[in-house]
Amino acid sequence: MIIIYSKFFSLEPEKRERIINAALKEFARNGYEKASTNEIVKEAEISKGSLFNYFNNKKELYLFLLDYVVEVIDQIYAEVDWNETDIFKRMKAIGLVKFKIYKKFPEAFNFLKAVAHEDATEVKSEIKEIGEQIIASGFERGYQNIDFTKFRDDIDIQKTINIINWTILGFAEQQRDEVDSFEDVGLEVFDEWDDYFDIMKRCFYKEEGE
Amino acid sequence: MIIIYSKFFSLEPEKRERIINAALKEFARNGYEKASTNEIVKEAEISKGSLFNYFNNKKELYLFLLDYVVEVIDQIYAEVDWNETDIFKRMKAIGLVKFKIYKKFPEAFNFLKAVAHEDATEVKSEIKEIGEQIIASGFERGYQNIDFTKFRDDIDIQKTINIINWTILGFAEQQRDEVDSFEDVGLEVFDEWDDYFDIMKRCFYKEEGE
DNA sequence: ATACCAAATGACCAAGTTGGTCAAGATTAT
DNA sequence: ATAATCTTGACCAACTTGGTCATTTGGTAT
Repeated sequence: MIIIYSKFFSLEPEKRERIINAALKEFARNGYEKASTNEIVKEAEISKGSLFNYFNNKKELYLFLLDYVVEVIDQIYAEVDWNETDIFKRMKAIGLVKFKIYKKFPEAFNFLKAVAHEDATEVKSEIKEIGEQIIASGFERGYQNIDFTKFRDDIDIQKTINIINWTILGFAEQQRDEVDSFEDVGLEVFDEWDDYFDIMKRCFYKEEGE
Repeated sequence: MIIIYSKFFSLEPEKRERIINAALKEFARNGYEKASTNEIVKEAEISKGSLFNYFNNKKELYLFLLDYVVEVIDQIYAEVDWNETDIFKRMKAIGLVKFKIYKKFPEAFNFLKAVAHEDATEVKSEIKEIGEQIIASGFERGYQNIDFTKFRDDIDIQKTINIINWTILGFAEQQRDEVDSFEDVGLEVFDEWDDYFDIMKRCFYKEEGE
């Protein structure tokens, strides 16, 4: 990929990321067809000519972004300790990783969500090979090694996991606004996560857990 | 309102709702500015001339929809029994009401969500007077008369309520796809709700509740 | 200073879409 | 048959679209 887009990758990283984020944002918000290259260059603060110098056309830019985002996410996800057996510790690790990605590419996940719903004929066939599994691999990515025996016996585990997921999702969305408001937000954001995990651990685990 | 839009309200109800739903959909998906009146008339299967006969211009149509949707939702919400003190029974009642609205105007809530994020200068000032409270009044609409003493003493009630809300929200979204797939779906959809409510009741309430 | 070159620019293009109009045709009521 | 009302879609000027390319820019080597 780097070889193909050598012109683009020899840019200063700051400029490169400005372009990536501008394009991700526009495609995420408007879908492939309605996304405007004019808007992208305006947001990225580069000229129209430059964009079409780095990428031959809109389609190429779009498919590059898809490849790139999947690669970046894969790469950072590899850092998670998949041997941790406690679901809440695992979830917190995943949350941290997602936060890292979000800080660098705020629209990456929205872009992927939009890709999953995309139906522009010009890119639909190319998208398919990526597969919905990878796209949806936010939280669903394997519960391998999770110790489910910690859960109470009188509740459905799959449904309980759904509750946990929806809670994380909902809380993350609520926090996003706050994160966006402040310039440089550190990991203190995660303190409140523990409150929610504590509640759920206390309620969903057998008494005297771990 | 009915007086102002008399031309529109003297249409056959079926046609009227077709237009409303087409417009809600287009505005919900694209926001005020990018929404296309051409798309609306195509989806509603009426002519361009008719639309601009019922409404003088795009802005008038948009503001009408906002008024109308708020009114419809208010009206149906009035049916809820606000004396019920059990939070899960209350939530189920609200869920039923929302389901009713959804069946008639599938894009109504998405439209309101889009309105809340709208920032087109042409309509922004007119929106403000509606106020975000009304817009966000999905589940947040008052926990009056709810008996919070049923909850365990060792968990934060506000956060627990958030968990309940996010669960309902997440489950509703998951179900929406299924609902859309079948032509006429009855209330059997709500059976699975009880499973989730049972889990949460068992976990969040004091033991031996009611 | 000069010559050179890659990178960046934005005016420009044809093609298409926009919100909105209105004369002409279709329907209904009298 | 006449009048009154609805509905239609071709049409409009204004604007946006993805993409091009002659020109300018800024840096480097001489």
